[in-house]
Amino acid sequence: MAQATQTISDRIQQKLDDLTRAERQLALSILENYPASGLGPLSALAKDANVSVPTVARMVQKLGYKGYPDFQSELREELRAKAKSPIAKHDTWAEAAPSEHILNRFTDAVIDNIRLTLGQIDPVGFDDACAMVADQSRHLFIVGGRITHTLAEYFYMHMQVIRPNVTHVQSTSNTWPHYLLNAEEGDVFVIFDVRRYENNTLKLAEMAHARGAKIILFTDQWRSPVNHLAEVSLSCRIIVPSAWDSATTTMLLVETMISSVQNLNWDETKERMETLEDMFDQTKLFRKFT
Amino acid sequence: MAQATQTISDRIQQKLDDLTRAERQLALSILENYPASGLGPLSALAKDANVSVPTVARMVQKLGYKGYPDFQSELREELRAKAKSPIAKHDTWAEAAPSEHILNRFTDAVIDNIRLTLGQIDPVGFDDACAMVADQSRHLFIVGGRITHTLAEYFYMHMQVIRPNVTHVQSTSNTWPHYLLNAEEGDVFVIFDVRRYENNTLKLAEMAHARGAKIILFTDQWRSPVNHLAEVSLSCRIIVPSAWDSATTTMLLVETMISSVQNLNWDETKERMETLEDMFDQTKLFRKFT
DNA sequence: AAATTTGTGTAAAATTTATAACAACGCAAA
DNA sequence: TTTGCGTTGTTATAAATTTTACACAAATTT
Repeated sequence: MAQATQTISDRIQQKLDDLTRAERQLALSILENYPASGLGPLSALAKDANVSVPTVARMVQKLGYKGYPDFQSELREELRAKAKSPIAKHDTWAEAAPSEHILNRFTDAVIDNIRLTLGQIDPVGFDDACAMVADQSRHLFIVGGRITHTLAEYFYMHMQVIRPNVTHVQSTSNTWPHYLLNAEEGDVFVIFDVRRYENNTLKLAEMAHARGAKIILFTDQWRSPVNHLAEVSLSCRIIVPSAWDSATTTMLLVETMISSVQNLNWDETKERMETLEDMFDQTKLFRKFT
Repeated sequence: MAQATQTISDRIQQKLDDLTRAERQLALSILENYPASGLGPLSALAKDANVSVPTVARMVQKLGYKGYPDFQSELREELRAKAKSPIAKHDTWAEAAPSEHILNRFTDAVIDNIRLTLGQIDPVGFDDACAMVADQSRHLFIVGGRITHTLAEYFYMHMQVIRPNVTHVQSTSNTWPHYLLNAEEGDVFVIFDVRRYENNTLKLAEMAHARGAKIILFTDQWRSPVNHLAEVSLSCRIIVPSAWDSATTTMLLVETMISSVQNLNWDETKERMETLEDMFDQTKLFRKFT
């Protein structure tokens, strides 16, 4: 077989399915910061992965090495080869693919989007938005459009667990005016609107604004017209080498907001989350953290 | 703390003049294939440089390390830092916020997730998956679970435009067995399953597999049990500083696949998209984009 | 040229590290 | 519920590695 072309990382990946739970946990820990962690003492590796010392010894033997020192020796050999190879540039994300592969080009673009988006974000505005969303005395409406309704729903799904009084509204639906009847002054609308901006969404925003509700807007770099009505606008760069726009950066901000809001009313949410943890335990696929 | 910006390699070169003959001989040997040789046992290093064992021990102490293990540990730490690509080295993404702000912490974690996910991906498998999804002679089923159904829907929405014969199935729904009646050998199932893995999804996958369908799986780093039935498995790291898991990396891969599939049958899609544009223009749902 | 300092290697001690044997635990099937 | 198998962790043993102590050689100084 082509031993030379296969890295130890590949080998671990390949055998991942044959490993037991603890061994897989260890394997993933090794891959986490490869190859540094594998070059340390066995005991440190075991501690890092939260497994026992013999588990490490057993796994490396399962992978086909005579023992841990043998494993380390091969790891060093690989490092030597990598350092010597003329193309030691790791400026690609998917190292196994050429830099012009769509995986690398797309990821490059997304990272760029993230950097530019985060670079111009106003943390104070963001925190304000989170505080508003976390405020349980305000009813929370979440509004998505034709494309963005998946993001809206993702956000809604989490908010539903974190706090009460949340409503998901699809601006494309013709039932949304009904929801507005319930909106009161001080309520919060989280609105998603990216190009091409939807008339329905704008109308909805105008009416919500007229009723004295606060608007938090997730939009793109060109900014939806809703922008003018919004308390806080979060504009994300969405350009990728594709016929479509990217929602990844927006997703990042959404998830960050979820995390932040979760922390803000942790006391209330704690109980609900613990129930969720119990459900994890029931699957027995994961290890309990002590 | 004052993190030393200089590498150990720099440190050795800097002190090169203060070293004795044997020590210099050793130092140069270390630099010869750095850092691999320094990560092996002390005795091997000594033999390599043709110096005695204590010379090594003495030199590392002269360099300011407590002992050889300490030296190695720093070497590994350096390797860890180096592994993170230059782009990922940002300590603050939102420059206006402190590094411990959730915006920066969360983004850091997501970038790490992306880096590790892409680093382990098999481009050939990915391309195969794209080709299967693009193949219009196969019916395409898209399956999402309780949490992942938003991702599934996002994917579905785009596929619907790109090609015919696409069906969105929610594994949590009790109507999915009906869909399977239409599944034929060679059809393609794109399945989303992240922890905690859903029994419904697994059963669906088993039945689809039994009918001779190909399965493409989006899962997490621990891999859903569906993994064993899948033609191609794409496992994404989902760990973030939050009570929830992150779907951002998965979103990235989904969008990359959309882009790739789009390219593969651009000729057919072009027409469909133009038709869609016309329809939207007529409904005046969107604002004119100037 | 003798003495002293400095550098280097050999050998033994001490510590760390890896492996092997064993016991407990959890899970699955009967 | 019980039985049995596979997995995991604890303890003990063996091996290796690193450190220390010491002696010799070389270079420098007096």
